[in-house]
Amino acid sequence: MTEYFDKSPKQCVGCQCMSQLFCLLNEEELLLVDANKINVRFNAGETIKKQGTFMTHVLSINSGLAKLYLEGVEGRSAILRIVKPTNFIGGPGIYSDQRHHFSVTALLDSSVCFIDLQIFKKILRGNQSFAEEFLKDFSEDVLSVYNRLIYLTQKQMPGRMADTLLYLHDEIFQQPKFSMILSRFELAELSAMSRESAVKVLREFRKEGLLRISDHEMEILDLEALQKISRVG
Amino acid sequence: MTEYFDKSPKQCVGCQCMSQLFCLLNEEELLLVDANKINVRFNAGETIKKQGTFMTHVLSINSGLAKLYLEGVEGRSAILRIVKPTNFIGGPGIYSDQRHHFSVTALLDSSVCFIDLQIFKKILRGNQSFAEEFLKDFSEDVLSVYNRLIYLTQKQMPGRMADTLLYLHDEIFQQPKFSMILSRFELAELSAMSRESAVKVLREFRKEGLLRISDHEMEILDLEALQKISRVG
DNA sequence: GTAATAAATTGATATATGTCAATTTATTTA
DNA sequence: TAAATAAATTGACATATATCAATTTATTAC
Repeated sequence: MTEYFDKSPKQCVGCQCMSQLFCLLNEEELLLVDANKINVRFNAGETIKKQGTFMTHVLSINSGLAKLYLEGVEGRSAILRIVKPTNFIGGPGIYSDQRHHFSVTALLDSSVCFIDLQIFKKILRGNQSFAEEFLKDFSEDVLSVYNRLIYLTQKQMPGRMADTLLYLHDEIFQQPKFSMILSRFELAELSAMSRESAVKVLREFRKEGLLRISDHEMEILDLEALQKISRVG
Repeated sequence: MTEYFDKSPKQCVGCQCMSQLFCLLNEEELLLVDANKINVRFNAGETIKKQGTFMTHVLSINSGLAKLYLEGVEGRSAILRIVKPTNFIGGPGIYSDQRHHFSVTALLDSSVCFIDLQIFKKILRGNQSFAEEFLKDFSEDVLSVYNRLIYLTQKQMPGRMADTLLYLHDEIFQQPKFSMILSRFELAELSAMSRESAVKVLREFRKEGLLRISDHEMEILDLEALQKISRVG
Protein backbone atom coordinates (compact mmCIF):
# COMPACT_ATOMS: atom_id res chain seq x y z
CA MET A 1 0.00 0.00 0.00
CA THR A 2 2.84 2.39 0.75
CA GLU A 3 4.37 1.54 -2.60
CA TYR A 4 1.08 2.35 -4.24
CA PHE A 5 1.22 5.97 -3.17
CA ASP A 6 4.96 6.41 -3.56
CA LYS A 7 4.68 8.52 -6.67
CA SER A 8 1.58 10.39 -5.66
CA PRO A 9 2.90 13.44 -3.85
CA LYS A 10 0.54 14.90 -1.34
CA GLN A 11 1.78 18.46 -1.40
CA CYS A 12 2.92 20.78 -4.10
CA VAL A 13 5.58 22.71 -2.21
CA GLY A 14 8.83 20.89 -2.84
CA CYS A 15 7.19 18.41 -5.21
CA GLN A 16 9.60 16.92 -7.73
CA CYS A 17 6.87 15.61 -10.01
CA MET A 18 5.05 18.72 -11.10
CA SER A 19 5.38 20.37 -14.48
CA GLN A 20 8.20 22.85 -15.03
CA LEU A 21 5.53 25.46 -15.52
CA PHE A 22 4.64 25.43 -11.83
CA CYS A 23 8.21 26.22 -10.81
CA LEU A 24 7.34 29.82 -11.60
CA LEU A 25 4.84 29.97 -8.73
CA ASN A 26 5.72 31.41 -5.36
CA GLU A 27 4.92 29.55 -2.18
CA GLU A 28 1.62 31.29 -1.65
CA GLU A 29 0.43 30.41 -5.14
CA LEU A 30 1.69 26.88 -4.76
CA LEU A 31 -0.28 26.46 -1.56
CA LEU A 32 -3.35 27.67 -3.39
CA VAL A 33 -2.76 25.04 -6.06
CA ASP A 34 -2.20 22.50 -3.32
CA ALA A 35 -5.54 23.26 -1.71
CA ASN A 36 -7.34 23.00 -5.04
CA LYS A 37 -5.84 19.95 -6.67
CA ILE A 38 -6.46 16.27 -6.40
CA ASN A 39 -4.10 13.50 -7.28
CA VAL A 40 -5.40 10.42 -9.03
CA ARG A 41 -3.71 7.22 -10.06
CA PHE A 42 -4.78 5.55 -13.28
CA ASN A 43 -4.14 2.04 -14.48
CA ALA A 44 -2.82 1.50 -17.97
CA GLY A 45 -5.70 1.69 -20.41
CA GLU A 46 -7.88 3.96 -18.29
CA THR A 47 -9.23 7.21 -19.68
CA ILE A 48 -7.76 10.24 -17.95
CA LYS A 49 -9.79 12.80 -19.79
CA LYS A 50 -12.44 12.45 -22.42
CA GLN A 51 -12.98 14.67 -25.44
CA GLY A 52 -16.27 16.53 -25.34
CA THR A 53 -16.71 16.64 -21.56
CA PHE A 54 -16.52 19.80 -19.50
CA MET A 55 -13.10 20.98 -18.53
CA THR A 56 -13.04 21.56 -14.81
CA HIS A 57 -9.34 20.96 -14.25
CA VAL A 58 -5.98 21.19 -15.96
CA LEU A 59 -3.57 18.27 -15.63
CA SER A 60 -0.03 17.61 -14.62
CA ILE A 61 1.47 14.17 -15.24
CA ASN A 62 3.52 13.09 -12.22
CA SER A 63 4.50 9.63 -13.38
CA GLY A 64 3.62 7.13 -16.04
CA LEU A 65 2.89 7.68 -19.72
CA ALA A 66 -0.24 8.49 -21.71
CA LYS A 67 -1.47 9.15 -25.22
CA LEU A 68 -3.22 12.39 -26.15
CA TYR A 69 -5.50 12.01 -29.15
CA LEU A 70 -8.26 13.52 -31.21
CA GLU A 71 -11.35 11.40 -31.69
CA GLY A 72 -12.33 11.75 -35.31
CA VAL A 73 -14.79 10.24 -37.74
CA GLU A 74 -16.26 6.74 -37.45
CA GLY A 75 -14.49 5.93 -34.20
CA ARG A 76 -11.07 6.61 -35.64
CA SER A 77 -8.50 8.57 -33.65
CA ALA A 78 -5.37 10.57 -34.39
CA ILE A 79 -2.78 10.50 -31.62
CA LEU A 80 -1.41 14.03 -31.29
CA ARG A 81 1.36 13.22 -28.90
CA ILE A 82 2.59 11.05 -26.07
CA VAL A 83 2.57 12.75 -22.69
CA LYS A 84 5.16 11.92 -20.09
CA PRO A 85 6.21 13.18 -16.67
CA THR A 86 6.16 16.01 -15.97
CA ASN A 87 4.08 17.37 -18.83
CA PHE A 88 1.38 19.91 -18.31
CA ILE A 89 -1.91 19.32 -20.14
CA GLY A 90 -4.19 22.27 -20.74
CA GLY A 91 -5.60 22.60 -24.21
CA PRO A 92 -7.56 25.06 -26.33
CA GLY A 93 -10.69 24.57 -24.24
CA ILE A 94 -9.34 26.67 -21.35
CA TYR A 95 -9.99 29.95 -23.09
CA SER A 96 -12.66 28.98 -25.59
CA ASP A 97 -15.58 26.84 -24.45
CA GLN A 98 -14.17 25.12 -21.37
CA ARG A 99 -14.47 21.71 -22.91
CA HIS A 100 -11.93 19.00 -23.56
CA HIS A 101 -11.02 18.91 -27.23
CA PHE A 102 -8.92 15.79 -27.01
CA SER A 103 -8.86 12.63 -24.94
CA VAL A 104 -6.02 11.33 -22.82
CA THR A 105 -5.61 7.64 -21.97
CA ALA A 106 -2.96 6.08 -19.75
CA LEU A 107 -0.45 3.81 -21.52
CA LEU A 108 1.26 2.89 -18.26
CA ASP A 109 0.03 3.18 -14.69
CA SER A 110 0.10 6.91 -14.15
CA SER A 111 -0.22 9.46 -11.40
CA VAL A 112 -1.93 12.66 -12.45
CA CYS A 113 -2.71 15.89 -10.61
CA PHE A 114 -5.99 17.61 -11.46
CA ILE A 115 -5.75 21.34 -10.74
CA ASP A 116 -8.95 23.35 -10.50
CA LEU A 117 -9.35 25.36 -13.69
CA GLN A 118 -10.68 28.53 -12.07
CA ILE A 119 -7.83 28.57 -9.57
CA PHE A 120 -5.38 27.99 -12.39
CA LYS A 121 -6.81 30.90 -14.36
CA LYS A 122 -6.79 33.10 -11.26
CA ILE A 123 -3.11 32.44 -10.66
CA LEU A 124 -2.43 32.98 -14.35
CA ARG A 125 -4.02 36.41 -14.12
CA GLY A 126 -1.85 37.39 -11.20
CA ASN A 127 1.52 36.04 -12.27
CA GLN A 128 2.97 37.42 -15.48
CA SER A 129 5.91 35.06 -15.94
CA PHE A 130 3.67 32.09 -15.21
CA ALA A 131 1.23 33.32 -17.84
CA GLU A 132 3.99 33.74 -20.41
CA GLU A 133 5.41 30.32 -19.72
CA PHE A 134 1.95 28.84 -20.08
CA LEU A 135 1.59 30.58 -23.42
CA LYS A 136 4.97 29.33 -24.51
CA ASP A 137 4.02 25.78 -23.59
CA PHE A 138 0.71 26.08 -25.41
CA SER A 139 2.40 27.61 -28.46
CA GLU A 140 4.88 24.76 -28.69
CA ASP A 141 2.03 22.29 -28.63
CA VAL A 142 0.48 24.19 -31.51
CA LEU A 143 3.74 24.05 -33.45
CA SER A 144 3.86 20.30 -33.05
CA VAL A 145 0.33 20.08 -34.46
CA TYR A 146 1.38 22.20 -37.46
CA ASN A 147 4.27 19.85 -38.00
CA ARG A 148 2.00 16.86 -37.68
CA LEU A 149 -0.52 18.26 -40.13
CA ILE A 150 2.22 18.68 -42.70
CA TYR A 151 3.81 15.31 -42.32
CA LEU A 152 0.53 13.43 -42.15
CA THR A 153 -0.86 15.06 -45.29
CA GLN A 154 2.24 15.47 -47.44
CA LYS A 155 4.33 12.36 -46.87
CA GLN A 156 3.60 8.79 -47.72
CA MET A 157 3.55 5.87 -45.36
CA PRO A 158 7.28 5.15 -44.93
CA GLY A 159 7.95 8.85 -44.30
CA ARG A 160 5.10 9.11 -41.83
CA MET A 161 6.16 6.04 -39.91
CA ALA A 162 9.78 7.22 -39.89
CA ASP A 163 8.62 10.53 -38.41
CA THR A 164 6.64 8.69 -35.77
CA LEU A 165 9.64 6.58 -34.78
CA LEU A 166 11.93 9.63 -34.78
CA TYR A 167 9.43 11.44 -32.58
CA LEU A 168 9.47 8.59 -30.09
CA HIS A 169 13.25 8.50 -30.20
CA ASP A 170 13.92 12.22 -30.01
CA GLU A 171 11.20 13.41 -27.70
CA ILE A 172 9.83 10.57 -25.65
CA PHE A 173 12.44 7.92 -24.92
CA GLN A 174 15.59 9.79 -25.93
CA GLN A 175 17.49 6.61 -26.62
CA PRO A 176 17.60 4.14 -29.53
CA LYS A 177 16.21 1.25 -27.49
CA PHE A 178 12.77 1.59 -25.98
CA SER A 179 10.18 -0.70 -24.50
CA MET A 180 7.33 -0.87 -26.95
CA ILE A 181 4.40 0.45 -25.00
CA LEU A 182 2.47 1.36 -28.12
CA SER A 183 0.59 -1.30 -30.05
CA ARG A 184 0.85 -1.52 -33.81
CA PHE A 185 -2.58 0.03 -33.91
CA GLU A 186 -1.39 3.00 -31.88
CA LEU A 187 1.68 3.42 -34.09
CA ALA A 188 -0.81 3.49 -36.96
CA GLU A 189 -2.87 6.15 -35.19
CA LEU A 190 0.27 8.24 -34.79
CA SER A 191 1.05 7.84 -38.48
CA ALA A 192 -2.42 8.19 -40.04
CA MET A 193 -2.59 4.76 -41.64
CA SER A 194 -4.31 1.41 -41.11
CA ARG A 195 -3.01 -1.14 -38.63
CA GLU A 196 -2.08 -3.54 -41.44
CA SER A 197 -0.16 -0.87 -43.30
CA ALA A 198 1.78 -0.01 -40.15
CA VAL A 199 2.78 -3.66 -39.81
CA LYS A 200 3.92 -3.78 -43.42
CA VAL A 201 5.99 -0.60 -43.23
CA LEU A 202 7.64 -1.80 -40.02
CA ARG A 203 8.40 -5.13 -41.68
CA GLU A 204 10.18 -3.26 -44.50
CA PHE A 205 12.17 -1.20 -42.01
CA ARG A 206 13.17 -4.36 -40.21
CA LYS A 207 14.11 -6.11 -43.43
CA GLU A 208 16.37 -3.20 -44.36
CA GLY A 209 18.07 -3.35 -40.99
CA LEU A 210 16.81 -0.03 -39.67
CA LEU A 211 14.98 -1.56 -36.77
CA ARG A 212 15.00 -4.45 -34.36
CA ILE A 213 11.79 -5.55 -32.73
CA SER A 214 11.67 -8.26 -30.09
CA ASP A 215 9.13 -8.99 -27.44
CA HIS A 216 8.27 -5.61 -26.05
CA GLU A 217 11.34 -3.82 -27.14
CA MET A 218 12.12 -1.80 -30.21
CA GLU A 219 15.59 -0.64 -31.14
CA ILE A 220 16.46 1.88 -33.81
CA LEU A 221 19.56 0.51 -35.54
CA ASP A 222 20.02 3.10 -38.25
CA LEU A 223 18.87 6.53 -37.19
CA GLU A 224 20.34 8.27 -40.21
CA ALA A 225 18.52 6.02 -42.62
CA LEU A 226 15.25 6.80 -40.83
CA GLN A 227 16.00 10.50 -41.01
CA LYS A 228 16.61 10.14 -44.72
CA ILE A 229 13.31 8.32 -45.22
CA SER A 230 11.64 11.10 -43.25
CA ARG A 231 13.16 13.71 -45.57
CA VAL A 232 12.42 11.91 -48.81
CA GLY A 233 8.78 11.48 -47.76
CA MET B 1 -4.98 58.75 -55.12
CA THR B 2 -7.68 59.44 -52.57
CA GLU B 3 -9.39 56.22 -53.54
CA TYR B 4 -6.15 54.38 -52.99
CA PHE B 5 -6.04 55.24 -49.33
CA ASP B 6 -9.76 54.98 -48.69
CA LYS B 7 -9.53 51.73 -46.82
CA SER B 8 -6.24 52.42 -45.11
CA PRO B 9 -7.23 54.18 -41.91
CA LYS B 10 -4.62 56.44 -40.51
CA GLN B 11 -5.59 56.30 -36.88
CA CYS B 12 -6.77 53.55 -34.60
CA VAL B 13 -9.15 55.52 -32.41
CA GLY B 14 -12.54 55.20 -34.03
CA CYS B 15 -11.25 52.85 -36.72
CA GLN B 16 -13.92 50.58 -38.15
CA CYS B 17 -11.46 48.20 -39.76
CA MET B 18 -9.52 46.83 -36.84
CA SER B 19 -9.97 43.38 -35.35
CA GLN B 20 -12.65 42.91 -32.70
CA LEU B 21 -9.85 42.11 -30.31
CA PHE B 22 -8.70 45.71 -30.23
CA CYS B 23 -12.13 46.93 -29.15
CA LEU B 24 -11.07 45.92 -25.66
CA LEU B 25 -8.37 48.58 -25.54
CA ASN B 26 -8.92 51.93 -23.89
CA GLU B 27 -8.04 55.16 -25.65
CA GLU B 28 -4.60 55.36 -24.13
CA GLU B 29 -3.71 51.86 -25.25
CA LEU B 30 -5.18 52.49 -28.67
CA LEU B 31 -3.02 55.58 -29.07
CA LEU B 32 0.00 53.48 -28.16
CA VAL B 33 -0.95 51.00 -30.86
CA ASP B 34 -1.47 53.90 -33.22
CA ALA B 35 2.00 55.24 -32.63
CA ASN B 36 3.54 51.81 -33.18
CA LYS B 37 1.72 50.45 -36.18
CA ILE B 38 2.12 50.86 -39.87
CA ASN B 39 -0.49 50.29 -42.51
CA VAL B 40 0.48 48.63 -45.76
CA ARG B 41 -1.52 47.86 -48.86
CA PHE B 42 -0.79 44.68 -50.77
CA ASN B 43 -1.75 43.72 -54.27
CA ALA B 44 -3.36 40.34 -54.88
CA GLY B 45 -0.64 37.71 -55.02
CA GLU B 46 1.83 39.55 -52.80
CA THR B 47 3.30 37.91 -49.73
CA ILE B 48 2.15 39.59 -46.52
CA LYS B 49 4.23 37.50 -44.21
CA LYS B 50 6.65 34.70 -44.86
CA GLN B 51 7.12 31.55 -42.83
CA GLY B 52 10.55 31.31 -41.21
CA THR B 53 11.26 35.04 -40.97
CA PHE B 54 11.42 36.95 -37.71
CA MET B 55 8.17 38.09 -36.24
CA THR B 56 8.42 41.76 -35.48
CA HIS B 57 4.73 42.60 -35.80
CA VAL B 58 1.28 41.12 -35.41
CA LEU B 59 -1.29 41.75 -38.12
CA SER B 60 -4.80 43.03 -38.47
CA ILE B 61 -6.55 42.71 -41.83
CA ASN B 62 -8.46 45.90 -42.61
CA SER B 63 -9.75 44.99 -46.03
CA GLY B 64 -9.22 42.41 -48.73
CA LEU B 65 -8.73 38.67 -48.40
CA ALA B 66 -5.70 36.43 -47.91
CA LYS B 67 -4.68 32.82 -47.51
CA LEU B 68 -2.80 31.61 -44.44
CA TYR B 69 -0.75 28.49 -45.14
CA LEU B 70 1.96 26.16 -43.92
CA GLU B 71 4.84 25.59 -46.28
CA GLY B 72 5.58 21.90 -46.15
CA VAL B 73 7.77 19.39 -47.94
CA GLU B 74 9.01 19.79 -51.52
CA GLY B 75 7.42 23.18 -52.06
CA ARG B 76 3.95 21.94 -51.21
CA SER B 77 1.67 23.97 -48.98
CA ALA B 78 -1.35 23.35 -46.80
CA ILE B 79 -3.75 26.28 -46.55
CA LEU B 80 -4.84 26.52 -42.92
CA ARG B 81 -7.49 29.14 -43.43
CA ILE B 82 -8.66 32.14 -45.37
CA VAL B 83 -8.28 35.43 -43.52
CA LYS B 84 -10.72 38.23 -44.05
CA PRO B 85 -11.46 41.63 -42.55
CA THR B 86 -11.17 42.19 -39.69
CA ASN B 87 -9.19 39.13 -38.63
CA PHE B 88 -6.28 39.32 -36.26
CA ILE B 89 -3.19 37.32 -37.17
CA GLY B 90 -0.79 36.42 -34.42
CA GLY B 91 0.42 32.84 -34.34
CA PRO B 92 2.38 30.48 -32.14
CA GLY B 93 5.61 32.38 -32.76
CA ILE B 94 4.61 35.23 -30.44
CA TYR B 95 5.37 33.30 -27.29
CA SER B 96 7.78 30.67 -28.56
CA ASP B 97 10.61 31.70 -30.86
CA GLN B 98 9.31 34.97 -32.32
CA ARG B 99 9.28 33.61 -35.82
CA HIS B 100 6.53 33.26 -38.36
CA HIS B 101 5.34 29.68 -38.56
CA PHE B 102 3.06 30.20 -41.51
CA SER B 103 2.93 32.42 -44.57
CA VAL B 104 0.16 34.78 -45.55
CA THR B 105 -0.45 35.85 -49.15
CA ALA B 106 -3.04 38.32 -50.42
CA LEU B 107 -5.81 36.85 -52.58
CA LEU B 108 -7.33 40.26 -53.23
CA ASP B 109 -5.83 43.72 -52.87
CA SER B 110 -5.62 44.07 -49.11
CA SER B 111 -4.93 46.64 -46.45
CA VAL B 112 -3.08 45.32 -43.44
CA CYS B 113 -1.95 46.93 -40.20
CA PHE B 114 1.36 45.78 -38.76
CA ILE B 115 1.44 46.32 -34.99
CA ASP B 116 4.76 46.25 -33.20
CA LEU B 117 5.09 42.94 -31.37
CA GLN B 118 6.73 44.30 -28.23
CA ILE B 119 4.08 46.98 -27.87
CA PHE B 120 1.41 44.36 -28.42
CA LYS B 121 2.88 42.16 -25.70
CA LYS B 122 3.23 45.12 -23.38
CA ILE B 123 -0.44 46.00 -23.74
CA LEU B 124 -1.33 42.35 -23.32
CA ARG B 125 0.50 42.28 -20.00
CA GLY B 126 -1.39 45.29 -18.74
CA ASN B 127 -4.90 44.51 -19.91
CA GLN B 128 -6.49 41.36 -18.58
CA SER B 129 -9.60 41.21 -20.74
CA PHE B 130 -7.53 41.94 -23.83
CA ALA B 131 -5.21 39.08 -22.90
CA GLU B 132 -8.11 36.70 -22.39
CA GLU B 133 -9.71 37.67 -25.68
CA PHE B 134 -6.38 37.15 -27.42
CA LEU B 135 -6.16 33.70 -25.86
CA LYS B 136 -9.69 32.91 -26.92
CA ASP B 137 -8.91 33.95 -30.48
CA PHE B 138 -5.72 31.89 -30.50
CA SER B 139 -7.53 28.89 -29.03
CA GLU B 140 -10.19 28.99 -31.68
CA ASP B 141 -7.51 28.97 -34.34
CA VAL B 142 -6.06 25.89 -32.70
CA LEU B 143 -9.44 24.19 -32.70
CA SER B 144 -9.78 24.79 -36.40
CA VAL B 145 -6.40 23.16 -36.95
CA TYR B 146 -7.51 20.13 -34.89
CA ASN B 147 -10.58 19.91 -37.06
CA ARG B 148 -8.50 20.24 -40.18
CA LEU B 149 -6.08 17.55 -39.09
CA ILE B 150 -8.95 15.14 -38.58
CA TYR B 151 -10.75 15.82 -41.82
CA LEU B 152 -7.60 15.85 -43.89
CA THR B 153 -6.32 12.55 -42.54
CA GLN B 154 -9.54 10.60 -42.00
CA LYS B 155 -11.78 11.46 -44.91
CA GLN B 156 -11.36 10.74 -48.56
CA MET B 157 -11.33 13.24 -51.36
CA PRO B 158 -15.05 13.98 -51.80
CA GLY B 159 -15.45 14.45 -48.03
CA ARG B 160 -12.41 16.71 -47.86
CA MET B 161 -13.54 18.86 -50.77
CA ALA B 162 -17.06 19.05 -49.32
CA ASP B 163 -15.56 20.27 -46.03
CA THR B 164 -13.54 22.87 -47.88
CA LEU B 165 -16.61 24.17 -49.71
CA LEU B 166 -18.67 24.17 -46.54
CA TYR B 167 -15.90 26.09 -44.79
CA LEU B 168 -15.95 28.73 -47.52
CA HIS B 169 -19.74 28.88 -47.35
CA ASP B 170 -20.14 28.92 -43.58
CA GLU B 171 -17.19 30.97 -42.49
CA ILE B 172 -15.86 33.07 -45.31
CA PHE B 173 -18.60 34.10 -47.74
CA GLN B 174 -21.68 33.22 -45.69
CA GLN B 175 -23.83 32.82 -48.75
CA PRO B 176 -24.29 30.07 -51.36
CA LYS B 177 -22.97 32.14 -54.24
CA PHE B 178 -19.41 33.40 -54.08
CA SER B 179 -16.90 34.83 -56.46
CA MET B 180 -14.23 32.20 -56.93
CA ILE B 181 -11.10 33.88 -55.74
CA LEU B 182 -9.34 30.59 -55.13
CA SER B 183 -7.78 28.68 -57.99
CA ARG B 184 -8.33 24.95 -58.37
CA PHE B 185 -4.82 24.55 -57.08
CA GLU B 186 -5.66 26.49 -53.93
CA LEU B 187 -8.83 24.49 -53.41
CA ALA B 188 -6.56 21.46 -53.66
CA GLU B 189 -4.20 22.93 -51.06
CA LEU B 190 -7.16 23.45 -48.74
CA SER B 191 -8.22 19.84 -49.25
CA ALA B 192 -4.87 18.04 -49.22
CA MET B 193 -5.04 16.61 -52.72
CA SER B 194 -3.52 17.18 -56.15
CA ARG B 195 -4.81 19.87 -58.48
CA GLU B 196 -6.10 17.28 -60.94
CA SER B 197 -7.95 15.39 -58.22
CA ALA B 198 -9.60 18.62 -57.09
CA VAL B 199 -10.82 19.21 -60.63
CA LYS B 200 -12.20 15.69 -60.86
CA VAL B 201 -14.04 15.86 -57.54
CA LEU B 202 -15.54 19.23 -58.47
CA ARG B 203 -16.64 17.80 -61.80
CA GLU B 204 -18.47 15.03 -59.95
CA PHE B 205 -20.14 17.55 -57.64
CA ARG B 206 -21.22 19.56 -60.63
CA LYS B 207 -22.48 16.52 -62.46
CA GLU B 208 -24.61 15.59 -59.45
CA GLY B 209 -26.05 19.07 -59.35
CA LEU B 210 -24.52 20.12 -56.05
CA LEU B 211 -22.59 22.97 -57.55
CA ARG B 212 -22.64 25.49 -60.33
CA ILE B 213 -19.39 26.98 -61.58
CA SER B 214 -19.28 29.72 -64.15
CA ASP B 215 -16.61 32.24 -64.94
CA HIS B 216 -15.43 33.42 -61.56
CA GLU B 217 -18.43 32.44 -59.61
CA MET B 218 -19.30 29.33 -57.71
CA GLU B 219 -22.72 28.56 -56.33
CA ILE B 220 -23.63 25.83 -53.89
CA LEU B 221 -26.92 24.39 -55.13
CA ASP B 222 -27.39 21.58 -52.65
CA LEU B 223 -25.96 22.39 -49.25
CA GLU B 224 -27.52 19.37 -47.56
CA ALA B 225 -26.01 16.96 -50.05
CA LEU B 226 -22.59 18.51 -49.43
CA GLN B 227 -23.11 18.18 -45.68
CA LYS B 228 -23.99 14.55 -46.19
CA ILE B 229 -20.87 13.92 -48.25
CA SER B 230 -18.89 15.63 -45.50
CA ARG B 231 -20.38 13.27 -42.90
CA VAL B 232 -19.98 10.09 -44.92
CA GLY B 233 -16.32 10.88 -45.55
C1' DG C 1 -1.87 -25.06 -17.82
C1' DT C 2 -5.63 -24.77 -20.91
C1' DA C 3 -9.12 -22.34 -23.11
C1' DA C 4 -10.54 -18.07 -24.64
C1' DT C 5 -9.56 -13.75 -26.29
C1' DA C 6 -6.96 -10.21 -28.31
C1' DA C 7 -3.08 -8.63 -31.16
C1' DA C 8 -0.02 -9.13 -34.92
C1' DT C 9 1.03 -10.80 -39.37
C1' DT C 10 0.35 -12.09 -44.07
C1' DG C 11 -1.07 -12.21 -48.94
C1' DA C 12 -4.71 -11.32 -52.20
C1' DT C 13 -7.49 -7.99 -53.85
C1' DA C 14 -10.05 -3.66 -54.43
C1' DT C 15 -9.99 1.14 -54.29
C1' DA C 16 -8.31 5.75 -53.86
C1' DT C 17 -5.27 8.87 -55.39
C1' DG C 18 -1.32 10.77 -57.81
C1' DT C 19 1.26 11.38 -62.06
C1' DC C 20 1.83 12.15 -66.73
C1' DA C 21 0.94 13.95 -71.19
C1' DA C 22 -2.15 16.06 -74.15
C1' DT C 23 -5.72 19.42 -74.93
C1' DT C 24 -8.66 23.11 -74.10
C1' DT C 25 -9.76 27.36 -72.04
C1' DA C 26 -8.62 31.63 -69.86
C1' DT C 27 -5.51 35.43 -68.96
C1' DT C 28 -1.80 38.44 -69.69
C1' DT C 29 1.51 40.86 -72.50
C1' DA C 30 3.12 43.20 -76.32
C1' DT D 1 -5.81 41.70 -81.70
C1' DA D 2 -2.37 38.23 -81.72
C1' DA D 3 0.93 35.82 -79.44
C1' DA D 4 2.47 34.06 -75.29
C1' DT D 5 1.70 32.33 -70.98
C1' DA D 6 -0.83 30.36 -67.34
C1' DA D 7 -4.73 27.73 -65.59
C1' DA D 8 -8.08 24.18 -66.04
C1' DT D 9 -9.54 19.88 -67.84
C1' DT D 10 -9.29 15.26 -69.38
C1' DG D 11 -8.25 10.30 -69.78
C1' DA D 12 -4.85 6.71 -69.39
C1' DC D 13 -2.03 4.75 -66.35
C1' DA D 14 0.87 3.76 -62.24
C1' DT D 15 1.13 3.55 -57.46
C1' DA D 16 -0.15 3.98 -52.72
C1' DT D 17 -3.09 2.47 -49.46
C1' DA D 18 -7.12 0.23 -47.40
C1' DT D 19 -9.84 -3.78 -46.84
C1' DC D 20 -10.70 -8.47 -46.28
C1' DA D 21 -10.03 -13.10 -44.78
C1' DA D 22 -7.05 -16.35 -42.99
C1' DT D 23 -3.36 -17.56 -39.92
C1' DT D 24 -0.13 -17.15 -36.39
C1' DT D 25 1.41 -15.36 -32.13
C1' DA D 26 0.76 -13.32 -27.71
C1' DT D 27 -2.04 -12.31 -23.65
C1' DT D 28 -5.62 -12.91 -20.37
C1' DA D 29 -9.00 -15.44 -17.64
C1' DC D 30 -10.33 -19.40 -15.43
